[in-house]
Amino acid sequence: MQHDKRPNAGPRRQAPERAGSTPASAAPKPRRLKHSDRRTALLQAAKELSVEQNVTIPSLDAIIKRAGGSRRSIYTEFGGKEGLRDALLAEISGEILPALHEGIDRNMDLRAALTHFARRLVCVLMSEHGIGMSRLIMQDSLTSPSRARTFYAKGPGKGMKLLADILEAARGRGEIAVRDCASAAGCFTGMVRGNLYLERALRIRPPLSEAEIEAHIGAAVDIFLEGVKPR
Amino acid sequence: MQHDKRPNAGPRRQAPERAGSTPASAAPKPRRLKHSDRRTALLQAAKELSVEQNVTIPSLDAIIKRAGGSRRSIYTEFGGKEGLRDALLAEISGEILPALHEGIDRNMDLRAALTHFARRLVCVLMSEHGIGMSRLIMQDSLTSPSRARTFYAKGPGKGMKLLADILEAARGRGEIAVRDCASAAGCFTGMVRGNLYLERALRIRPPLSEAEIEAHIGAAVDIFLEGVKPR
DNA sequence: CTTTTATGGTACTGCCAAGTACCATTTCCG
DNA sequence: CGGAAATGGTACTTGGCAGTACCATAAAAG
Repeated sequence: MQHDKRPNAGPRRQAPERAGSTPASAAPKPRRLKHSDRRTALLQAAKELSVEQNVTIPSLDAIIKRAGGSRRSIYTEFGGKEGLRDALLAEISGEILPALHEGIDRNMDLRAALTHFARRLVCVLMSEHGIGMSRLIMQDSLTSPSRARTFYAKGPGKGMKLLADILEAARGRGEIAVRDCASAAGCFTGMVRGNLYLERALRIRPPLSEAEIEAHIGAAVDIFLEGVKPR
Repeated sequence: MQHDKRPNAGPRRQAPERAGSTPASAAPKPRRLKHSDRRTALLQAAKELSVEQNVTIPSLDAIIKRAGGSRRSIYTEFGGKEGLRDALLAEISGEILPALHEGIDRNMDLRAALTHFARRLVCVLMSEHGIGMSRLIMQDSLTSPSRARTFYAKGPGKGMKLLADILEAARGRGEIAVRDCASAAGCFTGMVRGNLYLERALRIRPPLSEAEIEAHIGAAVDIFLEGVKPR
């Protein structure tokens, strides 16, 4: 063992081929990246590993191998693994959570708004990306409650508030009759998730087809609207 | 380093206090456990660590420290870590999943059956135990899809089937009008989970009070029954 | 009481990953 | 062009954990 037994001695690798002053004719040599580019590359690699490839917690080695650069980059840029995961979650959140609320405002026709909302939710949540993200945040919520809070506020919490506002407006117009719009919003989003999310997360069922999605959200909207109709 | 440098030499610990023939007067000496008792103790320790203390993946050392016994016990009993996790999931499933379906049959009054079902679901799923179990299976589903399948079949899948049967019976009596009872069952369970499960899992909200639970499932049952009523 | 068997305890090995140090090289700036 | 600062690459250290080996002891068998 003991590898080498030279604690702080000279170079371990003596200048690998230094042919003069860097051959400018050798074209495809990947240039060194700038600060911001390196940050982007690292986050991209971490995202691919953790979300798209469903790796629970990617190792720094794996991230570096994919992104290039060195461990030093991670420490100067993010301050360590925890910092990287903070940045990673922020990145993912910022990327896919806004898609939840796109193109919805509280003046739309209620059925149209609910259908639109449901479609967004299903597409985001049931995708590989969405499931990976859920797994990520479920894990992190153990070690870093603040991270979970931030995530919730930016995504699900915001969506719930938006939906509650929509319901509130509809109630103001007399289209629905519910006691608590926030509670009703929770019921609706839950119904949209239904049992499908669990089945997807546990890999019980393959990705949903367009037709399946439309059938499901159509049924959910029908039940909900009929259920909250004034009588 | 190198600790000792005696690969296969004599004893590392020379007979710690052997006072004659074991003093029978020293009372609280924990006796050695039998096979089945050891198994139980190991599973119990693993359960406490993984579910109740929310440790994602307890180490064998941690399990041993809590349960007593030796690493050897785990290998002779479960064949290794994976075997232990198999047994752990089976143990937990067998313990809390039956509570999901207790005291429900398809001849009950529909509202009563739904309310009962919802109450069971909320109590099981929102408890610390339930959340810990969810986390466990979500993790394992990555490395062992078959484990996830087994779990689903014993718990959520069974519940869904039961609920679908109940709805089918009600439809036969003309109490409700839905196209697909299985889909409607998914909608109902989703509505019961609502947004509460996510809030609980991410520790956004403290455990629910009895009143909150009753209010929530009351609202969900009302919306659902009204939504599927024949018209 | 003696022999056999199985269990408890612990040391040890090997592996993997986080974090640190350092050199070589590249880029930036005067 | 020439030096300073930053970056890429790699080795190294440390720590945790799964898995294995082995001894001593407790229970069981004779």
